Amino acid sequence: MVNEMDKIKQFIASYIEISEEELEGLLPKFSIRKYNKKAIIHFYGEICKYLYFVDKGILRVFFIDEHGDEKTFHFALKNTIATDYESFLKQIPSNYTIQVIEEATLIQISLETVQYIYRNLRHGEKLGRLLAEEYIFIFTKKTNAIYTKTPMQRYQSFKKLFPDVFHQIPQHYIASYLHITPVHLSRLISQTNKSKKS
Amino acid sequence: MVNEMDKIKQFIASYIEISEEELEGLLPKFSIRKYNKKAIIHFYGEICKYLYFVDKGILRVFFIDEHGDEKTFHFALKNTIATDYESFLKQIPSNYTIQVIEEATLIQISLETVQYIYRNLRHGEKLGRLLAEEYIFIFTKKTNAIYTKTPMQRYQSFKKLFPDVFHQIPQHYIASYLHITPVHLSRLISQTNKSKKS
DNA sequence: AATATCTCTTAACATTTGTTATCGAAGTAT
DNA sequence: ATACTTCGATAACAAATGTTAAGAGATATT
Repeated sequence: MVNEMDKIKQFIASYIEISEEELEGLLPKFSIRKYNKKAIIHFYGEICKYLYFVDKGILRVFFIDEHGDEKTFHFALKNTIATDYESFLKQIPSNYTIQVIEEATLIQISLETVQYIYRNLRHGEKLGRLLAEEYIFIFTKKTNAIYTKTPMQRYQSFKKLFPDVFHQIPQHYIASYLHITPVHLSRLISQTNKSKKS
Repeated sequence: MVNEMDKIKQFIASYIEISEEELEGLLPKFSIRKYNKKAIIHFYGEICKYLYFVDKGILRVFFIDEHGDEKTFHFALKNTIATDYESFLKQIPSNYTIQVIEEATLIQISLETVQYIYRNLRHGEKLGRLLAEEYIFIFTKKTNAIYTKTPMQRYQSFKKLFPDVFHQIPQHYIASYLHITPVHLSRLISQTNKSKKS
């Protein structure tokens, strides 16, 4: 317990100045939960109740398209946050589902707590702004990659960006993240391996 | 002049409470500029100096891929803001170029002014947070569309979303925005027209 | 242990999308 | 006005990606 709280303390302190008193008021509002592999922590159709800070493990955010296929939108790794921002902030039903891929320890942060942060921390609004901005940077890069890169290039960058993750995640999740079919991803991988040998 | 300032006043007031005194301190910091069609207001490689509020006209944000082709990343319409968020906020060189497509009146906001907003407006940080969050909503939808939709579906939604804009913008800009070639967009359009007649 | 289910690979084939080239129309500059 | 670009439509062809199906391993379930 202490351990997880230390980590989120550090996480917050890396964005804003925060006093011990402020932390004392805030930390008890966080709840820590452990989830097993494959657990679904948020269902589409429901309002996204929490902002999740990933202390340990990997989450997958996906949605279901009109053919019923799951499309992975995002992988949330250690020390990052995951949520359906719009559903969570506006309290509207979400189109996304969030699932645990690797046994995870999460810190759940409710909207009330987020609002508490905005109202009661000296730099609460700033924390919200900085986190939102960082999210923008990540997603701009991601969108940009889809525009600029071929599937092969996207596959290569994914491998570089998430070297260890690559072997922990079912391959077809990665395929949908890269916006290609599992069959085609398999083809790209075998192409890569062939050219390595020659 | 007064007119444009009124509009940005309303724009800000739609996000946060702001007093007359605060506005009096802030508005003089904004500068208004008119640009002709095709004017380039920010070059890639340079630091993005301003956050632009579009009072009138249309902007196009694009980048140049490895083959030298321009890829349109975003169209900024009336009453929205445009910038390379990361370049502007971190003061690092930008990969994007911003061009005027339809004769535009812009309010230029420097980073100093943004920082002035954060430091001196009672709800300055909140304004920054809300704008960043809105940006996230827009871009999440956009990214989502690229994942879920076929080029034909994306073309159809684009037409619905920007009905008037559609005929004002050169078609090949739209093609790169939709992530297809101009030739293919032309094909999709003619397919649509054929099926309408039958 | 046996069975069922899921995952990845591979192949053959279908479809979509990209590429190149040509033409005419419209816009821009001289 | 005249020439020069740019733009969009179209066609023929090429390449990339999707689809379907079959089989082999792995994993989970009974």
